[in-house]
Amino acid sequence: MSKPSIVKGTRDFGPQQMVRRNYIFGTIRSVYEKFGFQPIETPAMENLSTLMGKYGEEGDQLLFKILNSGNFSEKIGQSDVEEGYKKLTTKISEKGLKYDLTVPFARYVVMNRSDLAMPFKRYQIQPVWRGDRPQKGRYREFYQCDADVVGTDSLVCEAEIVLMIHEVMNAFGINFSLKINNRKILTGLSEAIGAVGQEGTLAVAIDKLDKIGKEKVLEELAEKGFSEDSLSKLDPIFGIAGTNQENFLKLEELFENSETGKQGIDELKQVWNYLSAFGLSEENIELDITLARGLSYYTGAIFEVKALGVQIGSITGGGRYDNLTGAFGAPGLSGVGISFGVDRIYDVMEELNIFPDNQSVTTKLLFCHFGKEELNYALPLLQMARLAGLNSEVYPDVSKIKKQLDYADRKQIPYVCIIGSEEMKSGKLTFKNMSSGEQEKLDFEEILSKLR
RNA sequence: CAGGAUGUAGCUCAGUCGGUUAGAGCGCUGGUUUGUGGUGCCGGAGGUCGUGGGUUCGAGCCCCAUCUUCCUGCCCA
Repeated sequence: MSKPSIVKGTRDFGPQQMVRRNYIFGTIRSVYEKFGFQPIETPAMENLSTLMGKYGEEGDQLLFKILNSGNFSEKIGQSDVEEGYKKLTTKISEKGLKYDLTVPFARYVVMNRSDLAMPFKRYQIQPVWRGDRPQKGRYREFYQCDADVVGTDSLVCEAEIVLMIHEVMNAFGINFSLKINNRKILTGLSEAIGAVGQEGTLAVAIDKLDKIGKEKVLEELAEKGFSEDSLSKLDPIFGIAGTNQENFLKLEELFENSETGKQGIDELKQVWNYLSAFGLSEENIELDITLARGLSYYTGAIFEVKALGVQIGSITGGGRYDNLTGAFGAPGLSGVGISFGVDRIYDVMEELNIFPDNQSVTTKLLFCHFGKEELNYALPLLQMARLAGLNSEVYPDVSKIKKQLDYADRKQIPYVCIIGSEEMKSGKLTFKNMSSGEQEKLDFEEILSKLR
């Protein structure tokens, strides 16, 4: 008796939504393919050993774990229960829903590397699951559209990713800001201010710069144990707000004594060089040294795209990870990739009202009829229409013509063919245009040629 | 996980100070020439007011708990 409901943070998609979602998927897919990426898929679930420890502690907590089948309680005793849920979890669950597409991809690469042409460029469009608390633009099941290249550390890949982002966003008509940073710059920063190994804390704090301001950031860092000296050295970076070129210069000064930092700068400059070779103007690309991103596996470039004019999280993100496959026993494979968040792109386009009009998947021609005989008469014609490649259907029940036309109307079927005793006798069918209301008597051949 | 809102018909929402039989619009359904939809007119169905307790002569309204959804933070796509 209870009303049906749907799992928190998940959604159903109706026909109209699916048309739009497929449009988004299709656009992204065609751009990926244009850049030489090939599709793969991986299972919805992975072994927990594959997933755990790849996303940081917080990520581990957001993993959906799958209870072992059968009698999962067989092997646990009172002592296991007392040890707490974390240890217990490992005894009753060994699989989980995938949290992103990158880690399963890394697993795939390691398992198949002898068959892959390196560098391997793959794209992957699949749902992922996170046990997050839902809010605007955040769902527990959502699609990612990933494209990654592994087996090369060429910065051409980074540049091509930037190109693909532009192409996709322009196709959708979304105004966006694209921010780029490099993990090595963050590391260099911590070295430059004499807080080696603290780049994580540092990144988290300066990430909040535009939200809480310089004073609060310094306060937070002081609390976390950064010395006065370090903080004073940090000061110049707060002044960074010029053009990308100016910022590069400032950073180079700061990184006099940091090899890693210099390397980060060099990498980014190289990306910029490639982009200009591709002829991309750099209005939409911004160096943002406060960009940190939480996923712990990034080691080089970091990307983040936000839609302008809509209050929602990032709609695309990515970066380079030098050693992801190392966790699966194949060190030395560098990879870089991005992920478009379809669900957020959908929300953005919905909010900005920029979906193309008149997109629908529907029947072109409906056969309406007055009875059993007429229905039978319609079937061969229906088959002919379909052979001609026309989306067409017959109203399957014998019922009032009013109801049948109403059905056509609701489904926005543009043309109907009405068959009654008169039509069967003469062979001239009533062909009606639903939007204009006009109708005429035509041979079926004539109808087909009209619709073609 | 923290803070703030929310829940009344299929949907969007009214519902006064706690007071009789809980309303509207849209949608649905039937009729309005038994061969014509999308605009008109007439009728009809549909609600355990999120759930569970409590206060009261009396609760949609007040109190407590719980769940849902949404928003903000953190984090992310």
